[in-house]
Amino acid sequence: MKMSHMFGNTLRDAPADAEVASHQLLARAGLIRQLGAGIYTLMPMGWRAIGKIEDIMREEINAIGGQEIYMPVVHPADLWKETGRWYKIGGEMSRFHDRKGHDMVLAMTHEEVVADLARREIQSYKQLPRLVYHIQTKWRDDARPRAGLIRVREFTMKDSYSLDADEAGLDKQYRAHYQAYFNIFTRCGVPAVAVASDVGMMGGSMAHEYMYLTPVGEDTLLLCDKCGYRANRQIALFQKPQVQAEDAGELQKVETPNVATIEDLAAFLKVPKARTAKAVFLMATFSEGEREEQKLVFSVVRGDMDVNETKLANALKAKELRPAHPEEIAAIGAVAGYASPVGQNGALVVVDDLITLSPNLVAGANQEGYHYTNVNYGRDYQADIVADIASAEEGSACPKCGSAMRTSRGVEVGNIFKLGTDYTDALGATFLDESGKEQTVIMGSYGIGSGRLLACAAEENHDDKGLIWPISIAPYQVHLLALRGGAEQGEALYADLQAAGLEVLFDDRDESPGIKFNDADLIGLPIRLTVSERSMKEGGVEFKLRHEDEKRIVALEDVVAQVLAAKEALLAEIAKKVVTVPFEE
RNA sequence: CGGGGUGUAGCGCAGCCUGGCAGCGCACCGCGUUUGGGACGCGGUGGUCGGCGGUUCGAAUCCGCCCACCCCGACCA
Repeated sequence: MKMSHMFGNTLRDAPADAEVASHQLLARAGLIRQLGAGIYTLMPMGWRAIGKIEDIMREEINAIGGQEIYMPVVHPADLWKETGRWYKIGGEMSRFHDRKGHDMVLAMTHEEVVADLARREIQSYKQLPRLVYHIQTKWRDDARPRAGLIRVREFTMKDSYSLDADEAGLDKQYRAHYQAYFNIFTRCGVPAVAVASDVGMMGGSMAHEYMYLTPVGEDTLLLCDKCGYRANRQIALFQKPQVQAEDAGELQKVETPNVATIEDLAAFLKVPKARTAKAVFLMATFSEGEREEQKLVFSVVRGDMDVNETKLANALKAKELRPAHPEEIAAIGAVAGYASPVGQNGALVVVDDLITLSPNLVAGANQEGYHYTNVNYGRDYQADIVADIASAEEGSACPKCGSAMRTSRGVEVGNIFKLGTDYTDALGATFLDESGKEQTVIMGSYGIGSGRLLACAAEENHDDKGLIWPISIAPYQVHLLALRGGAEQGEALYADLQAAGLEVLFDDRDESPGIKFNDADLIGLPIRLTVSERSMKEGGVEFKLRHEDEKRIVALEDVVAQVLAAKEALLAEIAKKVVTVPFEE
């Protein structure tokens, strides 16, 4: 590609609303342009890089038996009603009517379509296992898109779906993806770790998220450096602190004026926060088919901990949780700031399991300005549900080995789910096994967003001057600059390099050297060649790798061979990093 | 959805408080000089000042409503 012909420009200044490096650099280098919140155009070089990423995904998924198909982006809503997700999923899914008035949805994922295909196509165990995938547009009307391509509303995703006759088959395909995904991220220059995760709206029995660890990430992870335990905070387990057994004291009401927070309360009564109970009111939405029901939830954790809403929602099997409004709290007669589990009715009471072991806590008295001391679970109140609903945090004890965990931020670059028969049961996707018995097809689903992966690759591979593409996903492999007196050799070299099968961006513009060098650094192609009167006098063409400082002169007749060798060496370096990762649940 | 912020040329910004010709830098076009790390001179092009309404002789500027975008949170992959 000649830069004099390329659509789009580099920018000297990043758009003011771009804050993270990948967003700024992808915009400045001319790879992406924003159309709306979470909606981006991929410009020629951005689209090429995406193409490279998607080709890597194809290679890896084909290698584990995947067959590429293409499923529609518009679905009849009936399918989603059959699995129930039409009712379960909120505003994130966009719905509309076709001209006949039928409910339609914009695809946010494709489990329904695959399960539908399975019920139509699969009749016999002889047709299993199968693995299908596609690379296609998803629309998720996210409440808060952010950080350029990291979190968007429209994006392309590689999603694969495994179909199996039994659990063992699912496990095999799941593990195949587990490794294939590491291969993909490594080959794209993005280091990732797999963590146990919440199954969320997908449902199913097991899930891993692949996280690229970076401060710009929005997920919080808990990591144990000692034994390797890793989990998204949403579900991270931890060993609750040991509690000394005590005889239950007498329940007493004490005056505590103007202490509505745990901090104030602990300070006022001079007790550690761990000796208090924290009440958090949330409004839960439950859905059953088309019916929806809201219930106020009174959740209780120890004062030194926070309620984990994901754990709580899972314990409740609730569709949605949100903080309760003051009037909703008042409606059951609770007093905010002094709310008490004692004598509570009208709300669903969910208590963290640690609370049941912790004697003589301080809790609200449900009266403005008063608390109870010596509150004991069992004696003074009962819960509707006792479960682990507390959030792990920096320093929490690892659930496996007990050592202190640390937290890190991360971006989810991929996820894998064991879905089981949630979808195939709902749609009646069955087959006959060897004994002629009807069985339900078992599914798994596996996704990677290509644009987010591109952004993470940019986030990981850049310096203060610009991007530094891994050659595997670089829009072009070679950036050829023709400076003064080098136009003729440049043209010839451009032709020769391309004839040798290399992907070349040729800066043939009538610009000053400074602009060309700076643009080359900004765009960040791995191999840079500069040809000019000066380089010719020095014996040929200047050769430089983007990630190294060293420059050298290569004789004109050796350039193609040297570039080919450099390309192979760079590819080999990446290939060397692709290693087998032990499977961890 | 809650909190905060920003909308003025393709990009970055000033002007707004105190109403009176819509500006600056970069980019872009022409001519000339330059040419290995974001050159210089001269001359140009480009604007419903986010939108609608109001106040006023007069609104980018004051008032009201709306919209869009960004950040934090809620939420989500």
